[in-house]
Amino acid sequence: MSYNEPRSSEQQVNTAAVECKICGASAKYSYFGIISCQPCKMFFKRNAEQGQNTLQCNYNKNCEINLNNRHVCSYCRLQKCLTSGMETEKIRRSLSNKRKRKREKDVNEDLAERNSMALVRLNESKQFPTLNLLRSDQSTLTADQWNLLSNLTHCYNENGRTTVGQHYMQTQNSLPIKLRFKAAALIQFIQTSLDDIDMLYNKNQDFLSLSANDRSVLLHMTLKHTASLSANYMYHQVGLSDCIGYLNTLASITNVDLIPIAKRVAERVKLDTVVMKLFLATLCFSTINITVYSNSPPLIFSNIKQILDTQNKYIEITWRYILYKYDHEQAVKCFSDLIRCILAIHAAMIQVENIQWFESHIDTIIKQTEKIIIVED
Amino acid sequence: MSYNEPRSSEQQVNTAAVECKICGASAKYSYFGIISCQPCKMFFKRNAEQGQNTLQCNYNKNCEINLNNRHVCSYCRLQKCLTSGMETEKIRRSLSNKRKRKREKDVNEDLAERNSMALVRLNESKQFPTLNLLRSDQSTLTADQWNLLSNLTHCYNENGRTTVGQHYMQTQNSLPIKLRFKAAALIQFIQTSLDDIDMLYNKNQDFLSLSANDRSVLLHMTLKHTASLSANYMYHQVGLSDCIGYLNTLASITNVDLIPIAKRVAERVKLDTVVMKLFLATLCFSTINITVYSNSPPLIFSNIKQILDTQNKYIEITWRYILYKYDHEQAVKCFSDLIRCILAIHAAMIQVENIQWFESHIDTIIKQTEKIIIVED
DNA sequence: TAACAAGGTCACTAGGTCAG
DNA sequence: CTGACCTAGTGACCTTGTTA
Ligand SMILES: [Zn+2]
Ligand SMILES: [Zn+2]
Ligand SMILES: [Zn+2]
Ligand SMILES: [Zn+2]
Repeated sequence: MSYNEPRSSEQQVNTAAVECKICGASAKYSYFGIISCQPCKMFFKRNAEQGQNTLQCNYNKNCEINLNNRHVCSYCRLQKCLTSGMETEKIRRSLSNKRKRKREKDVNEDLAERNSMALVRLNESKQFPTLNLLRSDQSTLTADQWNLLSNLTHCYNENGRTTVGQHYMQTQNSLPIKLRFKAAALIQFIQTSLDDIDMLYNKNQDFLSLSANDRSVLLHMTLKHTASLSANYMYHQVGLSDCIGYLNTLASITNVDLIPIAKRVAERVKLDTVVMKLFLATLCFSTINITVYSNSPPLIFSNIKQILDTQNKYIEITWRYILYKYDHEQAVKCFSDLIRCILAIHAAMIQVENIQWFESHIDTIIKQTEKIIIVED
Repeated sequence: MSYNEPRSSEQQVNTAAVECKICGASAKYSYFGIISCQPCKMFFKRNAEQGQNTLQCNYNKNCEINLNNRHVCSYCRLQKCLTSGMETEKIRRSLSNKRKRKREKDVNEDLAERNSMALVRLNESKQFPTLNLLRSDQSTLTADQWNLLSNLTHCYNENGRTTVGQHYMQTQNSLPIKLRFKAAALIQFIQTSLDDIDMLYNKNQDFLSLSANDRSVLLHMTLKHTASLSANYMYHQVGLSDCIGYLNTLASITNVDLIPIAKRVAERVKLDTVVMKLFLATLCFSTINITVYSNSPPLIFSNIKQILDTQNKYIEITWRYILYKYDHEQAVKCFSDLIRCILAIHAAMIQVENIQWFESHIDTIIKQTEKIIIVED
């Protein structure tokens, strides 16, 4: 879904150039979600982030966009990009520092300037003492935060697991109804869908910079939750969560009480991908699973402050992002869904407490991930 | 063809300066369709629109144009521009004074301005400026929901514990610094401050309507969390959380790793009382504490759907209330504080896992509360 | 390996300013 | 009115990373 989304399965190798959905120029590949020409790709990349605030239409906000007039109204060009289906989420922040340096300098100067302006105004007029609190400086992400957000959302690539999920769905749907969602195959599938969660940890720089002990403790505490949540996110995306057959088999291989909770997780997991990934990253730095296995290492952190600071940093980015992206009502709903999500995933974890095939597979993944991390050290 | 078409594919990077097609001056790039010098570009831009009507030739309309005499006859210069291939269509009407793109600074100032306006109106009429937009049917509470909200916030009366807290603070502050926050007294105080949490459960109609088994399981699962959170809320209100002496003694009677977490909880409980109470009520119906004591009852719910529905109901009221009360940014911050709160309280509970005086007191409260509930049955 | 889709660079071309 | 010099946006071409 994210980085590269080469031809979908039925589509053949692209030889014939088609039209750019934005301007009609000849186009060959899809960028940020839709078939578009290079120019429109670059335009979107450059303007998607801030353009929505800064661009203006000099006419009626309904300018037609074509190859020849696409330069005339940037506002309407951007609108067309968005309505045609280009997704901001697919833009990554710059990974190199060359340009960033310059930008950062500018931003800092800007901030300094803005701050001094704010001070002047405060001194001039005391009647709006809360002006600073409300200023939008606070509510936008800094360049560093955009970078971190980009890294967090892209280091955890869900393409693999989504493909596995789609394949499973196709296989099941091609079977006669009676034969769908057999227990053994479902267990196998669920286990597979949990597998690549190690990425979430071993590609996260903040996680890698923790002490070996803390990484190990966090893995033991959180991996069951993160793996389950991200698997359920995928189940929802491929439509598995809605299959009665799936829920029935799930009840038989786990616990009938898990079903309402699984439904609940599925309902709440309809979050935007970016928010979900930020949330998964936050969970990695949370001390949530307090079940103590007798054979697990002692759950004592060597530097708990570092963990809390990271968690805090991620939550701040999450809310700044939500603030940036959504309007009032959507934002509040999004956050309450996150809270429901935390509570639901906790509830689910209790119900699977004694399911051997699940717990032992999680254990295996934890051990494998620990090995990978040690090797990478 | 259009705006910028740098070097066509076969054309190499332009290094050698060529001649302006109009005046023969050295030129490097093409403007409005033909290779021309800057001056001729500017001339065309300025005169193409009106010049054809206003300019006149004082000679024979066939003046030669070169680098030296190009100023002499504007009429013929413009004619040469047109006949050489400059296109009026490539001039973009700039709409004179209107800035094409708002600068970021301007946007921020606009926002600040809007915010300050909002403040004015808030003071005038206690209403949000965007009231109409936001007051969709979805975002307001129904009469039933207002009732429930009122019940939830009033059944759990914090006056008692706040008084105890204030009394403790006064006592401590009247002592010499060296004698403040002695361990034994602090333990006593903390235990007392946990005591009246039973109200949260046994005055809640939704809780009382659960089966005896489910009430018992929920008590065991959640009481430690709710009691700690509500105690810490009070500590924050009376100013205890900010006392260095308190934090130092707390470290000595619990665990030094608890301190950063305790600070974190204190930072995040700066929530409005209503939200905090709704959140505490929500926690009562959450399956969060999965530590299994050997002597505790089996953690199996008889009707998990009822519990989840209640939790859901409370969260919905919470977000509707937040939506009703706060503006966009405040609302999002409030919710992210709630999430931080959940994670922080979890983290804190791990740190106190083996603190005897705490765990055993919690056990006592659980048993007492169970008794009260049975008597009320 | 080839196809695809992210990222980046910099030559190029609009528009604007201000001293002359 | 002119033109030297400026900013900012554009897109052809390139590099890098991922997947089939
Ligand atoms: Zn296009
Ligand atoms: Zn327009
Ligand atoms: Zn010329
Ligand atoms: Zn003439």
